[in-house]
Amino acid sequence: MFEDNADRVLIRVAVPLAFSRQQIAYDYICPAHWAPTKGMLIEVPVGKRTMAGLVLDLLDQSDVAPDKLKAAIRRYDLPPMPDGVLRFLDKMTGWTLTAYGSVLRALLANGQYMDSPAMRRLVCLPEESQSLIDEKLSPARKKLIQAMADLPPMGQSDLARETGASTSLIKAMVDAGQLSSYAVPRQPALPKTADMRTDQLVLSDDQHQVVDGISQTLDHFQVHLLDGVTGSGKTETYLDLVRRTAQSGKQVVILLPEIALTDGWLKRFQRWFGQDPQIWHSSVSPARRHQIWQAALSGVPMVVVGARSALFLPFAALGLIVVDEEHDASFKQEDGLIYQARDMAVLRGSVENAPVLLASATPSLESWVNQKQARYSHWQLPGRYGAADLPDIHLVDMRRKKRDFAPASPDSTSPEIKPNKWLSPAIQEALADRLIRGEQSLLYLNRRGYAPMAVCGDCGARRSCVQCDSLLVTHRLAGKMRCHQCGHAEILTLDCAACGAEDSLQLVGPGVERLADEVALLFPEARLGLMSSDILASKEHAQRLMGQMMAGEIDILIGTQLAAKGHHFPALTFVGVVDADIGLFGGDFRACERTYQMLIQVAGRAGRDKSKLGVDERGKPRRGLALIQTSQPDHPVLEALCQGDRDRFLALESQEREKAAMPPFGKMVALILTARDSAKLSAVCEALQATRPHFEQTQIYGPAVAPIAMIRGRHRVRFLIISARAVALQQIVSDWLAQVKMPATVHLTIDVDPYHFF
DNA sequence: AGCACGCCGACT
DNA sequence: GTCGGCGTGCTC
Repeated sequence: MFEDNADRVLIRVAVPLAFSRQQIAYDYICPAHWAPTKGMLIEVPVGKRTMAGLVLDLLDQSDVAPDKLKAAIRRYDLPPMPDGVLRFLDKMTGWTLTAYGSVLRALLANGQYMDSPAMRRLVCLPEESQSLIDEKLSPARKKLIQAMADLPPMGQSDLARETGASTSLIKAMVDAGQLSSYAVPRQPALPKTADMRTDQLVLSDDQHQVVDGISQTLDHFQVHLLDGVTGSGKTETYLDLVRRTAQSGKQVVILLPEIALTDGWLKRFQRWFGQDPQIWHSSVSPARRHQIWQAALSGVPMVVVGARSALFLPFAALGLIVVDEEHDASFKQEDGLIYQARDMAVLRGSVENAPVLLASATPSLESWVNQKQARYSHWQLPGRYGAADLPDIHLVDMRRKKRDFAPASPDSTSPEIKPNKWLSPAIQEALADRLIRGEQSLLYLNRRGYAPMAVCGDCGARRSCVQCDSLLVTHRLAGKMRCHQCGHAEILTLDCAACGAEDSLQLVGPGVERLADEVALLFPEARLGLMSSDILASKEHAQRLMGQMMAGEIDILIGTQLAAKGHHFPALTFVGVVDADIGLFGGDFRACERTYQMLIQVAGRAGRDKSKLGVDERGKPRRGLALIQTSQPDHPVLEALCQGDRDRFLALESQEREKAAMPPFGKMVALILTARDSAKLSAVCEALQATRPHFEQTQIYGPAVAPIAMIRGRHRVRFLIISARAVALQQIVSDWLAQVKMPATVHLTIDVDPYHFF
């Protein structure tokens, strides 16, 4: 067909478009002298646009009609994507059941880093400038040459500003050879890992033992769980392994939860190694990211630290992956590409044959079970603070105490808020005690805003979102009522939208804002800090609050979440968990685990610093205190926590999961279908029902109307598929879906190993 | 995902 | 009469 075009070849190219789970590539023709190979990056036309594509194959012939075949536009001057990256692409696509093009898009970063990094031309004096002075030159030119004698090379416009010469004169002199110019990258070069300082990092014997053990296996894939409380030196331990790997000429990537990539972490790296790592982050300049991306693909030895997205860098010589705070739920990406970065890190390690290090003080149940079943090796760093140094943890039984408080029924919204409402006398007493002693307290309540519900006292209608089925949360500080589902916000009003009654809405239940009001009423003299994910949108805010906490400028910190992991609050001696029931008994099987992680992270923070706190009246070292308000004081999880017995908790909880065949003992896939048109949605559900597969050890639940049945004006329905661990669940699901054709108006999201169940 | 084509309501 | 709403289909 192309016999008269012997210099052209057919190639199959994957394009970063997310439109199909099936078709992953298009065919193109390209000049033979490009010598296309698998993995080569080229630019291709797709419809009206052009984009970066990935050569998957060389073809002898194509099924596509010849007149439809388009020519590739150009090849990028880059090394081909390494095999490890291609395998990662395949495996991740298969695991997450997302379109190949979606994962490819993450990997190609919209093609924005493919061309050569922008260069800057610097102007300087030529070697023979001395002899030029004697030549016949205009006064302006001689003046410029003299002025440049004391100046470093610089860009044309900078030079013009410094010397008063015009840019046209400079340009003319460069053209005439009277000045030299050369190109430099716009960013300073990446530091060479070979120059990492090695003398600063001094390890303890325990740390040495772990480093020695793990470094036996640094040349192949193996997952290591590095387990140790805050302060046990986990970071230093893995950093030493990072250094060894980097200095051997390999690349290293360290994944951290966004919130943990603080100045503190970077300063530690800088202190030990005398240089900075490559930071991969949305706030890093595009020019620098460009440089890092290309260096990764070129196999330049480097240490990259970043959030989830750093996992998609095209490393050609990956030697080690570290996931710090591996239990952190923020590694689960929920929007756009849905994946669990910790699991994908393990996947990437396996296809690159590189070791993976998971570090945490509160390991995820998944990692814990993998370690128990010897899939992961387990390294424990004894803490400077043993179990005996954990705070005293006590439960406050809210059932008996209930009558001491106002009932949890609708209450007045008038400005006077009755104190003694959400906080038990025990917590109040503890707070008062810390205030007297000048120590700090933390109150934890995982509910943003002022009140989670607004009910009309006249007609009983609850204020809910116009485009979702969820309740509007009152945010008094912002003067808004917000839908936490879709972000829809209305001006705060107490008039009922349903019956029109004025000032009739009653606010039910506490959020952190309301809790802060109560604390302010109880302790008007206390300095309060409010740490809520919606108030603290920016990392800077969170860090400022942490700074105030460290400096002792806050007496009582009230928060929905624990920002700034790894901070030591020397004067923090009391933690109150306002409602442990919220986390424990939802429909979410991971809720217990999150409660345990939060409590241990918080507990590890209370009364840690013995030097400052000294001893109590009886000469005993003062211990921190944690009080947990619950209506389920017999719950084994809470019992295990009270005993400060982390391992027993993990054992109990994994038994529970195994009994219930829940992850990590079972596999789970959620299908979420949404559509504006409910009839179309039902039609798809019926088609899915009709083709529903039947396999051993596999159950399909649904279609259920999702608990929040409508979001942003779209109807939602969900299927949940649960199977035993050994079942090839992804295969079953993709075979099933292949039988049902989706109308364009029905949107399907597949969440493998879902974390959210609303 | 974009982008165009195409078929029905309110307007310069 | 048209402008423009978004449902539908296509991209080598």
